[in-house]
Amino acid sequence: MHRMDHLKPRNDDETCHDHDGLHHGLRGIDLDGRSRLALMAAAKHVEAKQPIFYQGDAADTLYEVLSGAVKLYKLLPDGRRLVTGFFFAGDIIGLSLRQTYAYTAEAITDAGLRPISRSRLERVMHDNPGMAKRLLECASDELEQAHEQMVLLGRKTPVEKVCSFLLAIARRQSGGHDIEDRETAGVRLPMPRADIADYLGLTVETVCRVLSRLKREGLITVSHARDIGLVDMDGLAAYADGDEPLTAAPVERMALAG
Amino acid sequence: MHRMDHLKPRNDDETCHDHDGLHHGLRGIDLDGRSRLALMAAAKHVEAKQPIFYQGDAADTLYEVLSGAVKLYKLLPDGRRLVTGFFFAGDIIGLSLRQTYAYTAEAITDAGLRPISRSRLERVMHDNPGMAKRLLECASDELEQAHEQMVLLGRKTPVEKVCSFLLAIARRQSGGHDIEDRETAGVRLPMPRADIADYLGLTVETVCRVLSRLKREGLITVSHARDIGLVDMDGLAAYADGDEPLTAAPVERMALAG
DNA sequence: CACAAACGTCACGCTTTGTCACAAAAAACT
DNA sequence: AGTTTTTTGTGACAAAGCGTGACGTTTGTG
Repeated sequence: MHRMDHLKPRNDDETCHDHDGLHHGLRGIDLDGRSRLALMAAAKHVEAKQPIFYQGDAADTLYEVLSGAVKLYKLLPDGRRLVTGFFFAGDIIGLSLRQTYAYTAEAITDAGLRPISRSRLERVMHDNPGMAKRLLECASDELEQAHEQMVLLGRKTPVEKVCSFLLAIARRQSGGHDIEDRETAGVRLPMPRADIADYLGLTVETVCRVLSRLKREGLITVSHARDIGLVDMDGLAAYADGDEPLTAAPVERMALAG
Repeated sequence: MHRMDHLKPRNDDETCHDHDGLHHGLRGIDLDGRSRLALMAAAKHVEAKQPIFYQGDAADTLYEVLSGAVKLYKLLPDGRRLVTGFFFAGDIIGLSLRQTYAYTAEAITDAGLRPISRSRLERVMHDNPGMAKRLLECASDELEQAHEQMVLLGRKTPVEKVCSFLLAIARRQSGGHDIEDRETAGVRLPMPRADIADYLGLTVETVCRVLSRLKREGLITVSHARDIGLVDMDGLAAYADGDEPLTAAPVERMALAG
C-alpha cells in the first residue's frame, strides 16, 4: 500500500527530541543569564537524512533547531507514514513531557541542533515561572497548529491541501510577516515530494499532479522542483480554503438555514 | 458537499472555553488550598446542543467539564466541519493561551462546567511553578493525542478509523485502565453519527456502513445505535492499526528492506 | 396518541484518488 | 565523464468512498 522504509536501522550517534509543524520555538524567551547558562550545551550537527531520535527512545532531550530543516513522523505497523511537522531554524522539537518520544525526528538537510537537557529545563522551570509559561505558550501554539492540520487532513481536498501547504511554508520562510500579495514569493522546499505527501495525507503522485495543475493554471512556477514561485497568492489562498475559483461545479451551496 | 449548519446563530447565554479530544484535564493537580480557592467559580450548566463558546470569541476562560459530554469543532468557510475532540468529566477545555478561541465548543449532552478565569489562572501559575508544569503536561498530552489523530485522519482507512475511535472511547470511559480483553465492553456514544464522521474525517454514511460491517462480522453489537458492545476487542484492535484480519488481500507486505 | 422532525441505515452511480507502470530529470558515486 | 540511484512527473486503470435519495426508526412535541 504505502512505503515501508524507515523502520529503525538504529544509527549509533543518536541524540535529540521532538514536536509538531512549522513554528516558533523558544526564541524570545527572556531567560536571565543563569538560566540560560544552565541550558546551554554544545551544538550538534546532523547530516541530511540522518535520524535525530526515534519514536520510542527515552525523551530526555529537547532540541532547538539552529539551522537546516527537520521533519517528525509517525509510522503505522505496516509502514504507512504521517509526517507530523517540519521544523526550521528557531523551532524547538521534543517539547513533550513524556517518557519516550512519540515520533521519529530526521534531518531533511544538514542541520545544526542545540540539545537542551530536559532535567535541567525542568529545574529552570521550577525557579523561573516565566519559563514555564513560555513553554506552555509554545505547546499551545503547536496544539493550535496541530488542530489546523487536522482540519486539513480530515476535510480538505488535495488541491486545498497543497495550496495551504505552500502558503504555510511561504509564511514560515518569510519570517512570519504577512506576505506581500502583489509580488511573486519564492519558496524553497527542502523536503522531497514523498515527505510532502505524507504530511498532507496524500500520495506522491497526487502531490505531483496538483502541483502540475497549479503550474498549468499559472498560480505557481516550478523551476527546480524544489523551488516554487507563488505567482498568484490570492488565487492560492482562495483555493486553500475551499473557495474553489475554477474547480468543478460550485453549485448549490448556502441557502439551507437562513 | 457537506453540512452547512452551525455557523454562528450567536446564542445569548454564552460563556466558556476550548481544546482537543478525549483526555485528562487538571485532575490530579496538587493545588494548595489558596490556589484552589482562587480558581474556584460557580459551576455552570449548559443544555445539550447549546454552544459553550464560539471560534473567534475572546478566550478569557477555561472550563473543566464536570459532567456530560462536550465537542470542539472547526469550520471551513463552506461549512465543512472537523470535530477536533470530545471531552468528558474531568477534562479541561480552552487551555490555549491565545487571545481568541480557535474553535467552537458545544455541549453534546447536558453538561456541567466549571469556568476557570484565565487571568486568575495565570496569577496562580506565577506563584505556583507546579501548576505551570502541570498545565504544560496537559498541553503535551493533548498535543500527543492530536498527533495520533493526525495519523488517523491522514493515513487510516475508514474501518481503521472507526475501530480506533471505538477503542479510544472505550478506554476513556473505562477510566483509562487497560480494558479486559476477555469480556464484552459496553460503550455509550453520546454523540450523533454526524459528529463521529466529522471527527474521523468521513461521511455519516461511511460511518454507518463500517459500523454495519463490524456488526455483521461479529466484532460489535449495536443495540440502540448509541450503545455499542465491543465483543471482540482483539479483533477491533487488530483492525485499528491496519493488521486487517479479514479485509481484502494482505498480500505482499514486509520483505523489502531487511 | 398522533404527527413531525431528527437520526440512522441502505442502495446505487459516479467522481476522485490511489495503484501500477514507466519515462525523464536530478543527484550521488566512482 | 559516465554510471547508478533517487526523485519527479504522467498516464491508464480500478476501486474506495462519496453524494444522493429513499426509507425505517427513534425522539420530541402538540
